[in-house]
Amino acid sequence: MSAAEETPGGEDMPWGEVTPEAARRLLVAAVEAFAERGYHATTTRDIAGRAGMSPAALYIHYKTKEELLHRISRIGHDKALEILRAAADGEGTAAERLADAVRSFVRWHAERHTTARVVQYELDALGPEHRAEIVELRRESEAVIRRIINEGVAAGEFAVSDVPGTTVAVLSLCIDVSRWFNTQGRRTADEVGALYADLVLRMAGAQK
Amino acid sequence: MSAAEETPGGEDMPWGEVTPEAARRLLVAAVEAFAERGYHATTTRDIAGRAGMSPAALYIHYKTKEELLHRISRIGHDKALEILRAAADGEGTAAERLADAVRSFVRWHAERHTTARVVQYELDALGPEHRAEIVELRRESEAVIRRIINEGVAAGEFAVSDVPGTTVAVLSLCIDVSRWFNTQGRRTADEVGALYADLVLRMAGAQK
DNA sequence: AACGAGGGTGAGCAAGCGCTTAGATCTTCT
DNA sequence: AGAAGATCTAAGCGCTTGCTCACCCTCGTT
Repeated sequence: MSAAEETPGGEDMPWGEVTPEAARRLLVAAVEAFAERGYHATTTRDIAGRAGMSPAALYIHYKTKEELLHRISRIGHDKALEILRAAADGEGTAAERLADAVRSFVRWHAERHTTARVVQYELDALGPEHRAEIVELRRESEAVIRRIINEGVAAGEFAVSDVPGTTVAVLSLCIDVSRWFNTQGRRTADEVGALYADLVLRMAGAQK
Repeated sequence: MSAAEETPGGEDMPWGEVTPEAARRLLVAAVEAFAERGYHATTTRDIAGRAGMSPAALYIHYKTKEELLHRISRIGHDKALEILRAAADGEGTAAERLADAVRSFVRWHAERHTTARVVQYELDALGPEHRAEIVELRRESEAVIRRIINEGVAAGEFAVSDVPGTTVAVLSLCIDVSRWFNTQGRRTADEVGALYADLVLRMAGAQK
């Protein structure tokens, strides 16, 4: 194990798990480019250029441009699911856990909206088998939220007539944050997270 | 005025305002292609092929591929804004008008989700001046919703602490329907519209 | 019958695309 | 010291892209 595989500044930095440093630089460059222009409008020359490398260097670390997108999408979805599960498996009432899940999920989509935009909106650019893998992760995310809502209804905390429909709406609301949020806007990620947690509790009919 | 400018089957058919029939066929083909694959992944050959024409025919009716996207985006935004205004300027309490606006806005995004997907998610593919024109239309849509919510708060019908934030959330929720809705899903456009109208009233803190 | 105008086509141009290859350079291990 | 392997580059291949151009039809008008 070489020293290059360790992350010097901490172990949960954004793309710390991408191990050769050049591969990480390329991946970060790709995230920026995909978020700005979209996958299809981004050229491999642009990605390599942003990473300060020649176009050919990309193909030492990634087989294709699509593999680069897949890596980004996979890591991003893993992180998003981890965030949801942490909140869902925590302590407290269903209302507290739902608010927690929405707050942290929204905060991630706002703070890391560049990544989230790629992760959430470039799904169709993936090849069929990679796409299927990611779709499965999304189904799991949906299941996490649905479970909390179901538990809240069972406990009499929530008044929801259509649980699957409300689940879709909650996730949809959170995900779309990455589309409109921008860092120099008038709202911080924390503020949006707090507002959305409140709105979602209202949607679930939670009593104050 | 030639007979070709009249719409034989009715006057508010989907793309009735696009006047030479060949231009309309090309535009409809472009909407389908853009919605399926995205603007940048769609080739002019593909559009022309779907319309049953040669690649060169496209350039008789449209200067560039981007102009085609602009026409689609412009007409779509005009329609969306018209729908919102019709509900906002209607009769009834603020709650009734908000529910009406959300119901019809969501129904449009669900029924015409192919168009809506292009209209809502391909904005960045437009050139700077066309983009600015469309962004202005969106600001007007936002103003319509914000006005209803403000009126509801003033009338004591709603309990909303952050009006601009809630406005963004409501619009965001509606727009995102076009991303996940599909026609052979288990929900009809009407059902989603009704569910979302209810959810939005809850977000606004409207009393039953 | 001749005409001009506009919608349509087949062929193709210049540019840019994803990706490959041959070789230079640097690092690591014996 | 020297071989082996990993990393990166310059050059460029084959292909596709958005778009153009010379030409052909099909018209309503004269």
